[in-house]
Amino acid sequence: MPAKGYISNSVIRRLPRYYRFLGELQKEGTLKISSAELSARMKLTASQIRQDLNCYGGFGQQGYGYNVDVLRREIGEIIGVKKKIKTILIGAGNLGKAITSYFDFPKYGCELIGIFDVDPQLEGAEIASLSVCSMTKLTAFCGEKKPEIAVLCIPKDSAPAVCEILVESGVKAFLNFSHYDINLHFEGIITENVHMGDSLLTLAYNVNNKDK
Amino acid sequence: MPAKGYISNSVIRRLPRYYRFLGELQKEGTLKISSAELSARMKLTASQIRQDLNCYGGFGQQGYGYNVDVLRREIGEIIGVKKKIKTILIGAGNLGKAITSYFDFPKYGCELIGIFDVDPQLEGAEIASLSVCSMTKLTAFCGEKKPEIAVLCIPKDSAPAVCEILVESGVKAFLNFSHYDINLHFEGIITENVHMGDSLLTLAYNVNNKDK
DNA sequence: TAGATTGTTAATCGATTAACAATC
DNA sequence: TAGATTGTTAATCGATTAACAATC
Repeated sequence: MPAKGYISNSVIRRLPRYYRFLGELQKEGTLKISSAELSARMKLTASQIRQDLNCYGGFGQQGYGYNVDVLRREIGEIIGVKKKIKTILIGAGNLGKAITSYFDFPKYGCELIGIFDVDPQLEGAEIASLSVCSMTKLTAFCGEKKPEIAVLCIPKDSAPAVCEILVESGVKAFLNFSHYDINLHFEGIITENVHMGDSLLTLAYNVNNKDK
Repeated sequence: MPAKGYISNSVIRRLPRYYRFLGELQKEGTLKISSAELSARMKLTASQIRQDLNCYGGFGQQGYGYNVDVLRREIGEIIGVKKKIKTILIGAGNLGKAITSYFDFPKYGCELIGIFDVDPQLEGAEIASLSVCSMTKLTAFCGEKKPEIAVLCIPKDSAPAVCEILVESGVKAFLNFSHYDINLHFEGIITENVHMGDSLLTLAYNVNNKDK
C-alpha cells in the first residue's frame, strides 16, 4: 500500500488541468462550483475530483461546493506558481525562439533568466528581452545564478554533454524537447519529455486503426 | 472485462516509444534483442513488453528473442507509418513555423500538404517548400485535398471556429497546441493535446515539492 | 537434448468509481 | 429542519507484474 501522504503521479498530473479550468471559471465570473458541475465540464467523475483534492485537504464546504477563487488559489499554492523558479533555455533555434516568445513563463511558475546557443552568430541576439549567450558561458552562469529548470531545445546528439554540465551545475529539472532520455542517464533528475513525434504517431495509429 | 481484441490506450501510447527505441537499436546494428534486454534499456518490465506486443501477435521466437528489424517493421505496420496521412497546419506564427521546419512529418506517418494563416501578410511566404495560404481558402482546399489531420498552432480564441470548419470538411484528427478543448466540443474526433503549460507546472510542482 | 526466452494465464497492485455518513 | 454536497471508506475495475508451460 502507498505510504500515507503519498500522492500518485496520476493525481499530480491532473493538478495543472484543474488549475487551468478553475482559471477559466474565474474569468467567466463563476463564484462556486460543485464537484458534479466541474466533473461534467472536465469530462471526469465527481468522485475523482473529490478524491484528488482531498489528497491535499478539504477545500470545499458540505452542501455548498467549492469556492472557485479559493480552490484555484489553493491549487496554485500546492503547485507553487508564485515561486517563479529560475529557468534557462538552451538552443535558440526555431523551436527555442518560438517557446521563448510564445510562452508566458511566470504564468507557469517560472522565470526565464537566460538563453544559450552554440551558434556564435546568435550571440547577443535579443529574444523576449533577453540576449542570447554563448554556450561557453553556461557553466559560469549556472554557478552564479543557480537556475533550477532547463528547457532543452537542442538536438539529441548534443544533449548528453549539455545535461552533464547542467546537472553538475545543480539544475534539478528539465523540460526536454531533445529526444535524449535524460532520466535513463541521470538519477533523481525531474523531467518532462515532450515527444511531438510520439504524439503524431499516436494520432496516425488512431486514424489508421479507426473502427477496427 | 474488455472485449477480446480491445487494446487499451496505455498500450497504444507505448507503441511509438517501442518504435523509437527499436530504431535506435537498428542504427547501432543490433540484430536481436530479448524482452529482458529491451526492458532494461527502456526502464520497464520484460513482462509488460511481451504483454504489449502480444496484443498484436507473436513477433518473437522462443529461446531467441526478437529480431530488431522485423519487430520494428511490424510495429511500423501496426501504427501505419507508411500511410503518410495528409496533414495541414494552421497558424504560421512562431510555433507553426518551428514545427513546420523542425519536424520530419513523413517519419511520423504524415505528409504536410498545406499551411494556413489568417494574416494576409504571410500569404505566399515559403516554409518548408510549401507556401502559406490564406484562411479564406481553407474550406475549398479541404474539400479538394481531403486532409485527415490538422496541426493547430493558433490561439485558443480562434480555435472553435477553425475546428468547426475542419471537422465539417472531414478532418478526423488534431495535433492541438491551442488550449481549446476540442474533444469537449466535438464527438468522435481524435485529438492529441500538447499543453506545454501543464508540463511546466508539473515540473514546478515537482521541484517545489521535492522530498516532501 | 539442455538452455533460453517467448506467449499466456494467474496474481497483484493501484487507480477509479460508488456509496454513504458527516455536516454545512 | 431539510436539502445538498462534501470528505472518506469500501467496492470495482483495469493495468502491471509474476509465474510457468510451450517451444525454438
